Amino acid sequence: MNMQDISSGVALWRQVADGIERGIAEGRFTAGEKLPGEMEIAETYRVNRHTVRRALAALAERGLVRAERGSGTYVETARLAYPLRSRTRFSEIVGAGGREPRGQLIDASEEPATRELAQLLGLKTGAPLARIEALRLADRAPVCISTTWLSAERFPDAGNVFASARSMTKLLTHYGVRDYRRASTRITAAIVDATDAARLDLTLGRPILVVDSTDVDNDGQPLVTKRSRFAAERVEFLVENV
Amino acid sequence: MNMQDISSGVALWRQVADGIERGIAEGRFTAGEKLPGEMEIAETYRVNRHTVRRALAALAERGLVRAERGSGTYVETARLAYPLRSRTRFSEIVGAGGREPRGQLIDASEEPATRELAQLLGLKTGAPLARIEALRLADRAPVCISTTWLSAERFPDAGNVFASARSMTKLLTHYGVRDYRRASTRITAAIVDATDAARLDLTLGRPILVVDSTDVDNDGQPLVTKRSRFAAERVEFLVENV
DNA sequence: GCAAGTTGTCTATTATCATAGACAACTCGA
DNA sequence: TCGAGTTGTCTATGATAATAGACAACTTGC
Repeated sequence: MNMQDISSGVALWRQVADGIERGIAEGRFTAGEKLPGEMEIAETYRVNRHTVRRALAALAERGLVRAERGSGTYVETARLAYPLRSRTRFSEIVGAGGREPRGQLIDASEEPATRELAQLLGLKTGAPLARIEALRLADRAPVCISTTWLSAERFPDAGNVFASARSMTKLLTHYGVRDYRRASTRITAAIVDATDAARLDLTLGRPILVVDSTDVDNDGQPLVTKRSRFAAERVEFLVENV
Repeated sequence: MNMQDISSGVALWRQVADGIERGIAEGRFTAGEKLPGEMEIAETYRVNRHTVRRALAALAERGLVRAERGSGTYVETARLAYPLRSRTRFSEIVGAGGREPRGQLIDASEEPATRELAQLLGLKTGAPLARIEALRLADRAPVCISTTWLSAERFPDAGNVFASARSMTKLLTHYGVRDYRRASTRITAAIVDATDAARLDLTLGRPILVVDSTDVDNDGQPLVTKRSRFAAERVEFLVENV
């Protein structure tokens, strides 16, 4: 095979879409802002206008931009402002931003508590834990993946309950937990791994925010502990002094 | 446009090539080792054999693998063993590995010395510096990009000299520097940025090794200072105790 | 109202991607 | 020497990507 003419293997429209998305992620285009016209984008990337339309269609499909006929194409997504306080509820935070929160079960299983998890949950090492892996979205945009651990004895069949409730708050309500609060939150950053990248619709190498948190009931009894991985470009944490 | 049928925008052969390359980078296939047959790879990725051949051709073009008719396809590249010692010459190190060193000027310009650069080079802040951006390859594989700064007064027209010499050693010889040695080396790691990724033929998000180094002449006088970004998967540094 | 500029939709053409099958050319071990 | 297994090359076909042009539908500002 003559390799002179080999291409990059990445479709042009995808390169354009990635470029625009990076522009949004890096803040060159902000929420509500009008993108350059299709013709102008086409000139910038030196591609046909139809190729640009394909790129924009892909972005619109994911809810990142919205086209208005006769007017222009606008950046749809603001970074989700995510306040960190003692009463932190994903669904409430997303809803407050006028967006529709969604939860989606990826996987549920049982596993014995490691020493670390046991300590966080106030259980003994080796105690049976339910492990729930869930994807959380705002409108159609994946925001974070969380791995949640909770006592399998106190919350039997938690995986199936979450699968139908699609919300950690509702799951806890199902077991009679009327209220709970955030006891601890720890934030770090990392590079997304391949699995999470696919689920969060991120390209490899993008940064993620890793949040380890534990929720307790009103008596201070640990209920659940989580490790959440947020698409850094779609969220900003607001630390509020309580 | 119906977005039901939108593809990933990344060609199948590219996905296969990336997969195999990752296998090499992560050590699942080591240098000299025979890859699975084209049919077997095709089954693994569930694609046509011709698609696999396209992927292998792309890898062969970059010198990562070598096909032997009737026998198999073999991993060609070992990681470049890069010893760090006081006499560190890219061309010598690559040549010692039986590979052909190449240098390629990307950009040359002049800029005033920042405080930091001035200190490294023993100059005053604001002194005119030549800034040379170069790509270095072993055979056809890009190994590193270095940004080199040196005094524009002591080395006038350094950019053009490098462009024809294609080697920092030859450039220095041109100005009468008979010998030089590495005075300091500092190594860190990072994620490749978009510009370097394209030049190093890396996918975004891959790790790079960042090496800041300063070379001095036999009198200990600083000559050049560099920041080199190595494709982490193509090189391994060997620190030698002197 | 109108003109300029925008997105939406249609047809058409060419190049590339991916699959499929067949067979040649070659290597290697039994 | 032979046969199994490998890569190399050819033809062929359908799907997808990308370009090109034209015009409709719509928004905005003058």
